[in-house]
Order: sequence, then C-alpha cells, then structure tokens
Amino acid sequence: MKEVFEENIGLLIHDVGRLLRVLYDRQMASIGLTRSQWLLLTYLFFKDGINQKELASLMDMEKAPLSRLLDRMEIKGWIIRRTESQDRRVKNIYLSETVKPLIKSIREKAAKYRKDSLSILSDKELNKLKDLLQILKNDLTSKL
Amino acid sequence: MKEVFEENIGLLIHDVGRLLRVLYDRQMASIGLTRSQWLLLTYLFFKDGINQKELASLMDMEKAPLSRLLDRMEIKGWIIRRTESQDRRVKNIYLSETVKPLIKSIREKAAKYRKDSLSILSDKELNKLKDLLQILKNDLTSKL
DNA sequence: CTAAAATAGTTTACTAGGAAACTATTTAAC
DNA sequence: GTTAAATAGTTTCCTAGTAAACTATTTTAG
Repeated sequence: MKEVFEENIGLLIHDVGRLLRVLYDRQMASIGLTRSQWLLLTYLFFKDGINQKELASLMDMEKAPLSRLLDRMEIKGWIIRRTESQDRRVKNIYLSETVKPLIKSIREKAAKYRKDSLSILSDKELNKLKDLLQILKNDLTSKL
Repeated sequence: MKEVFEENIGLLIHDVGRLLRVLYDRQMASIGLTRSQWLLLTYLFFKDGINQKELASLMDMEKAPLSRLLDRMEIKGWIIRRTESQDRRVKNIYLSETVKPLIKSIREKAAKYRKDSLSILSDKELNKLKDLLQILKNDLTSKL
C-alpha cells in the first residue's frame, strides 16, 4: 500500500488540515466560534466595512459560502450587513458593537492555540514548512 | 495584518489542501469520482472485504461520514455491503465487478495528477515537506 | 436612450466532515 | 438466564466548501 501511505502528500496535507480544524473547533467550542468564523472576525478586525466581493477575495473563498457564513454570523449578532454605497448592489460588512470587546480575547486564545498546535516543530522547521507550502500554494493557484 | 498573512501556517495548510482537492476533483469530474471516493476505492483495492469499522480507522475518519460515503458509492454500483460474519452487526465492503476493471486506469490517472500537481517542488523538497507534515500529523493525532 | 452585458450578492444542489443520538446485536456481569 | 454494557453501523443536525442558476442592479454598446 506504498502509494497510499508513503507517496500521497496531498492526503497528508488534507489530514493535517483536518486535524488542525478539529482541534481548533473543539478548543473554541465554548464560545461557539468555528475556525472559519474566527478567521472572518480577524479579517474584519483589520478591514471593518469591507464589501463582500473584496472580503471573499481576501479570504480566498467563493461568494456563495461567504454569504452563508455571514448569514450565520449575522444571526448570532456578530456582524452587520449595510447597504450604504451609491451602488445598491454592494453590501458592507461591519463588526457589531457586541462582538468588538470580544475580539481581543478571541485573538489571544487563537494565537495560543496556534502556538500550542505547532509546538512540535522548531522555528526553523516552521519557516521551512511555510516556505514550501507557499511555493506550492502559489503554483496551484496559478493552475486554477 | 501580519498575523493573518504571515504567521498562520494552519491557514496555509488549509488553502493548499483545498487547492489540491479542487484541482483533483475537476480533473476527475469526467468519471464522476471525487478525491474521497477515489481514496476509498484505492483502500478497497488493497483491502477488499474489510469491514466498516476497520475501514474508518484505516481512512482516519469517523464511522458516520464513511457510512454516507459508502451509501453514495453503493448507489453508483461501485461497492457492495455484505453481512457475512457470524456477528450480524458487521458489514464487509467489496469492490463491485463493474468497477474492478476501472481501478487500474483510475489509479494511473490519479498518480499522474499527483505528480503534475507537485511538480513545482524538487524531490528533496517533497521529502522535506512530507517529513515535516508527518511529524505534525503524528503530534496532532496524539492530541486528539 | 434602450438593449445587452457585467457585476454583487443569494439560493440551491451537491460532496464532505464532526458530534451526538439512535437501532440492532453481541458480550459481560450478576 | 436475564439484565446491563459494549459494539457496528445508521441517522440526524450542524459547519463548510464548489458549482451553477438566479435576482437585482449598474454599466456599456449601439
């Protein structure tokens, strides 16, 4: 079973991604915040008021799943959609006042998790891993 | 936005995994076989007749999503569930006769895709990447 | 100026994954 | 031997992702 266990880096990447997601989601379950939702909040923290098209591009995802992610966040009262541009098709996304005070502690928790989950690798190894993944990501994106 | 763009290896892993999956699924769309389904066929190719619990463990996934994956494969006529053990709770999974002749060409296509998609990295780099990911995977699995 | 094309966002249909509750069966305890 | 616990698999509910079809606007071409 050499092909499956030893040669398939794609599978390894898939597994590691899944493990990181599961561990993150479990750790954050107490505040009901999934990794995608945390990521969205983090982007908005830096780009409050961005519109959905730009946000989708920034988060490197399609407009459709972003729209539904925003639905869930809006229901929870974490974000607000506003039509305020001349172009009435455009919606700008804002962090709600209720979520703003939470962002800092959420970001600290996420940073701690990130550090813990990768602690098995040295800084040098992490940099090497990051470099290799970045090369791969750029190449794959160009093939899309 | 340093935290998001530069430090988050988890995000990078997630992105690369997604890109590999999308490119794979597009390439294989002609035969209507997703990556998960291909992986399942590959495992069965080597372990025909395995039961669901062992298969879930081998594929490193929960029993529930495996059960639904098998549902879809069974509808397509690619696999067969059989109750043949003394223990009537257990179901053994077999490749159907119709799919067996396809496996070889599917595996060749998948191998070609895998090679193409990773061609940007040298063998040395691929090995390094594989080693780092394996270390990470093992550590994360132990934390699960 | 009006019709066609482009754009922003949404909805729907599909695959995939985790968690928890459930059914049927088997094993273990008493 | 009967009841309780464990086990194999399924179902249900949730998040998340892609693709494609859709609506409502705005822009562009003629």
